[in-house]
Order: sequence, then structure tokens, then C-alpha cells
Amino acid sequence: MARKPNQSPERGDARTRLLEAARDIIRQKGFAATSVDDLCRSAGVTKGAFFHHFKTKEALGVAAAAFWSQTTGALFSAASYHAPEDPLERILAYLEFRRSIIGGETFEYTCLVGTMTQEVHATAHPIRDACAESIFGHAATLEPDISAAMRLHGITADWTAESLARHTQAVLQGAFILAKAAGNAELARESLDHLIRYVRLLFGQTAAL
Amino acid sequence: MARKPNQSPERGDARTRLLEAARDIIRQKGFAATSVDDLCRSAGVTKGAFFHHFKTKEALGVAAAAFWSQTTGALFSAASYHAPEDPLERILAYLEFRRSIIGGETFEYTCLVGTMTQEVHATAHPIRDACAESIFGHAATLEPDISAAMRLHGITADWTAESLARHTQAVLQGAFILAKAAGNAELARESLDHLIRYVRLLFGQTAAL
DNA sequence: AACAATACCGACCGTATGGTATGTGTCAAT
DNA sequence: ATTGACACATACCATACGGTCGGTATTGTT
Repeated sequence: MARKPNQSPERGDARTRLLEAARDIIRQKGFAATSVDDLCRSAGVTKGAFFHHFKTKEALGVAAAAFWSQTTGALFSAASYHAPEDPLERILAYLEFRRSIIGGETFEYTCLVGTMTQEVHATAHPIRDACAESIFGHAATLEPDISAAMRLHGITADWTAESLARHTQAVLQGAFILAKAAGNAELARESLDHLIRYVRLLFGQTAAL
Repeated sequence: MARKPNQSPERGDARTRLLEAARDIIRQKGFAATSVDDLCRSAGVTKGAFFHHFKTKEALGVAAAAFWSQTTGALFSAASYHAPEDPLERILAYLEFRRSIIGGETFEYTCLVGTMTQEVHATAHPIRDACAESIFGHAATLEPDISAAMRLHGITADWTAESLARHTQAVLQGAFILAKAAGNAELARESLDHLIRYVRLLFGQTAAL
């Protein structure tokens, strides 16, 4: 029997399938515990394909972080939380949106780059740099709304829009850790509730939820 | 030359030295990326000693989490934040204390069990269970003060002391992730500031910091 | 002193891992 | 029709890894 190469899954998408596999498996097992063979098996490709697209495993990590930035960036920019006219309402809608997508299996709602950051955070580590860009890049998208809300509500505070934007991401990341520890997504939502209450209090609303 | 076994470091402390090495190295590289040889080298012991004290590498992970609970538990129970008479002041003093010990190299102030949780959070994983016990056990030590403060300040809220205690730990864990991503401890302190402001607002104080 | 238990050493083993070298099928341009 | 670039596949390699094993000091007990 002559060779029957694997071309049932469309040819040319091995790279994407590897990145999707990385996104899911690394969120379950972490970067170091995820082997190249794991990724190839899950993506349905061979090692040759892997190292054709990525020079090293580390290069895949960097690419996975970039892939994460792109896909989640598209998700967020298309989401409806940008609709309200009041910038504070947009912020609260963002947080509600983040809360609403927490559920199902842990690896389905937690953050890839947050997970990888925990493992590889030596200074000047390329994966860490890619993760940092993803996290802080996303945080930066919140700043305009926060600044606008501060102006509109006449807030003169000892905190900055930048710091609050980063804090929202810190709460999200920490919420994921507690949810992972307990194996319970509800714990993540619980912290999101506290964050939403905090933002309301900051802008002078009483803590009605 | 006859054999000259390693007995300059006092005999009998190999286990402790391995746990200390695990505490430091796992916080730098993560659990999976930390090899048994790494630990032995850092602790100045041999593999024989390692597997004499720990049946498997996973068993060391569990023991390291327990060791972490014990040592940090002793640190916290001896700390001076318990002194104030007003329970709210004790809570704020706790958060200030947590803030004050953030500094230096990343691996010196971040949380071992938070780091390990990110990697091994399959259900029924013994390391994850040990990490969860450490995190939620510590959170539980805050509940009495929060409950007392709620009573004293006449707070009837839609949140519980338990959930706020957990939220403080979520913020801490998330603050560590951002600090790791940026390689900057200041980012962790920044989130702690927001958390302190939140607690003040919750208990009716204005956000003076 | 004899003995047993404990703590530790260091060589060794099987396997899994990241990575390489080479080959093969596909497609587009010439 | 030929060529060359690309996207894979297959077989293979060197090493690093977790773990084992037989042995040797040291300590406590009787």
C-alpha cells in the first residue's frame, strides 16, 4: 500500500491547528508540562510540521501568546459592551461581559498568557515579553473609557485610569487562580462582583448590584 | 582517599533544605520546569536523599505546599497586624502588611501555591488540593475580623465576609501575575492600593489613602 | 558492644523529550 | 514539462528526566 498522507484536514492549516492546540492544552497543563508530542497529537500533525512552522518550542510559546492577543482582541472589539454612551456604563458593561464568559471547564475561560506568565517570567524571556504585551495591551484598551468616565463624573483622585485598567486585569487573573484552585468557576465570578462593586463605589454610585 | 560524605551541613536537614529549594526554584521556574536534579543541586544533596524523603516529585510538590502553609502561617500569626482593637483596622493593617512585604526579586515575594495552582489544576490532583487548602485556609483566617467589622459598622450587604476574604487573595494572586509579567513589583503594590481603597469604601470611609 | 533504624550517597536504568535530517507530495510560475 | 518553493511526513538522535538500587555512615536503643 502506497503512502496515504494526512490531507483530510485541509492542507495549510497545521500552524493554526497547532496554535489552537497550544491555547487549550497549555491552559490545562501549563507550558512546561505540555510536550511537543502532546501538541502534535492534539493538532493531528507530525513533528515535522511542528518544527517546520516553529523553530523551537519556545517560538511556539511566543506565537501562541500573539495568537491569543489577536483572537481575544477580535472578540473584545466586536463585543457589545462598547455600545453605551456613558463611558462608565461601558466600563461596567465590559466587566459584566468578562463575568458572563466565565463558565464551563477551567481551561475554557482562563487566560493563556496569564498562565504562561506564571511559569516563564525571567527577565528578557521572549515568552514573558509576549505575555506582558498581551496583558497590558488589553488593559490599555480600557483606559480611554476610564479617563472619559473620570472627566464626566468629575473624579479627581489619587489613582489613575492606567492603574485602574491594570487592576481590573489583576483581579481577573487572580480570580482565575482561585477558580482553578477550587475547581469552581463561581469563585471567579465572585471576585468579579467585588470588582464591579468597587468601580461603582469609585464613581460615587452606592453599591447596589 | 576514602569517601568523604557531605556532612558539613548538619545531617538531618536534607528534607528541609529540599523544601526550601523547592519554595525558591518553583517560584522562579514553575513546578514542571523544575527538575529533581535542580532541587538536589540547589539543596546540596543527592538524588538518593531526595527519594528517601519524597516518594515522587509530585509528593515533594504536596510537601512544599504544606511547608508553605506552615511557614507563611507562622509569619502571619506572629505579625503585628492583629494588634488594633477595631477589626476594620486589623483588616487594613493586614493589607498594609501584605503590601509592605512586596519587593525585591519576583520569586521572593510571590506565592508558591498560587504559582503551582496555575500548572496543576486537574480535578483531584493532590498538588492542587494542597494548594487550595493553603490559599483558602489563609483566606479563612481573615473572616473573623471581616465579620466583626461588618457587625461593628452595621454593614448589611449583598456580600459575605467569606467572599471578601477570598477576594483579597484573588487580588494578591493577580497582582503577582502582573508584577511578574512586567518584572516590576510596583504593579503589585498598585493593585493592593486599589484593594485597600475598596475595603475602605465598603466600610463607609471615603477613599483617603 | 551489638543491633536496628534512619539518613544519605552515587551509580545506573528506561523512557520521554526537544530537535534534526531527509524525503515526498502539492501547487504556482515559467 | 520543468523547476522551485512550500507544507508537510517519517525516521532517527542525543540528552535530560524521573525513578531505582545496593551500599555506607550516623544515631539511638538495649
